[in-house]
Amino acid sequence: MDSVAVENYLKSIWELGPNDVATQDLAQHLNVAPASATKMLQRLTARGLVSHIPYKGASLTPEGQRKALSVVRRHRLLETFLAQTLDLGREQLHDEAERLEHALSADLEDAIATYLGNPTRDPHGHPIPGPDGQLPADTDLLLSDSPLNQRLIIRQVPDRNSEMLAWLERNKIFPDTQLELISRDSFDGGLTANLNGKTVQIASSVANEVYVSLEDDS
Amino acid sequence: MDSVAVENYLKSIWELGPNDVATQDLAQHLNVAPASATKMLQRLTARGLVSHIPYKGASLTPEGQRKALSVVRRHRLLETFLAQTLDLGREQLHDEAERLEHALSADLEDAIATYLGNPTRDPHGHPIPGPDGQLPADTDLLLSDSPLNQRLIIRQVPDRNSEMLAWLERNKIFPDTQLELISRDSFDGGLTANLNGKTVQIASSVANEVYVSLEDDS
DNA sequence: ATCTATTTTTAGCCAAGGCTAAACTTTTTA
DNA sequence: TAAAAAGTTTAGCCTTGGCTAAAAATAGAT
Repeated sequence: MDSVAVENYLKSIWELGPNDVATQDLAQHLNVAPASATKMLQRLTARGLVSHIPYKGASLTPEGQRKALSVVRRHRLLETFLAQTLDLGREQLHDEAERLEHALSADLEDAIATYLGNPTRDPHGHPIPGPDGQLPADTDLLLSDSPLNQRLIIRQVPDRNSEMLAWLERNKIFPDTQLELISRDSFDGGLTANLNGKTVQIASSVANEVYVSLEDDS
Repeated sequence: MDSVAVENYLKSIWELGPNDVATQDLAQHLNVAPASATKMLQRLTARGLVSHIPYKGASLTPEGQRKALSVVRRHRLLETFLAQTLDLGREQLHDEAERLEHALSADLEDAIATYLGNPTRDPHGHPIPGPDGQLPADTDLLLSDSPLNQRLIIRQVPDRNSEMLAWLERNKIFPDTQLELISRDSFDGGLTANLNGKTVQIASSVANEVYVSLEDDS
């Protein structure tokens, strides 16, 4: 069994990947000192889960990737399960799932997936990897890169930035919401959008974390 | 925050308590070497959670007891929650809760308790400590000590012995079942009971783990 | 192309929580 | 009541996963 620390390193490398993940970025993401990350990368490389080229960067081996996606699957299933049964807010979900994901047995994972009807998206719209470690193809478009004057449907919002998530909630921007971009500030990338008749300003930092699709082809 | 190991030691001492818990019993309960238990008892004593008198035994301080009951509360709430939402069998519940209990935040604990309507018993019939660390008074009678020829209602079955639990399930002995004792073997304490018309032999090892009440005064 | 700033790694330290082997108490038995 | 057995603690070791400070490598600026 992998320790909580190992699972978190693998998940973080996956989130920052896929290639040449920098020691410093990884350390920051995990809230540890860079030297700690280096040491763990060496251990994970020795275990065949990571390939780390000194001074260059780290990436997951197929085995490491499989394990990382398993953690992500558990995380997203838990978020979906907690949202459904306990009716928690989208902002609370992440932190709770973050802790529980490491304590979920394969049996319970299966039971939850079955109970939920094998969902393919979590409440933030993130795709849920399959039990085999396959990630469904994701064709969603970054809101920053989306065309103006066209019906868009929100697909994914961030899960770890709870201030941003709270702002999005307040403005009723979450998966399945419709919106249309009206203009884009050519300088800072800020967007003006129409949301159910209301006009909203969306900062580029936000637009860089939100994904949409053009059609309702869930 | 207490580590998983610390929480497990406190819970085990509580389960084996209340007084003079032997190092060996504790070690066995936790599947560690006696020397490891001694060392941990010293650390817990230094932290004010346990009072350990060398060569005599260990017991919980009020602070340690509070923490132990908090773990027990989380465990039993989780068992109840999993039984209710996922419809898991009574035998699976314990192991799952055993892992998850250490990863449950106070917020999620509250949310689950509220969702369940603040239950006072888990699916095995064990009383659930309150959020303040109070254990409801438990007047249930050990089946081994119960009178013959009287309507009894099963109140509590064990949760960690899954073979015994499976036997009880097979014989339809679980909380709220009615039964009546017909005779008691004066030598080995084995019981003969009437369960909905069927006659069942109950070994004394089982009868020592099952609690009943005389009236239906839940 | 060289010097400087940044990033990364190494070296050495620490605490938690395991283990075994040996020493010491306590209890039991003869 | 003394010797043996059982239980407990101490001593010393190990791994994991952190840390800081110093050394080394890479990238950027002049």
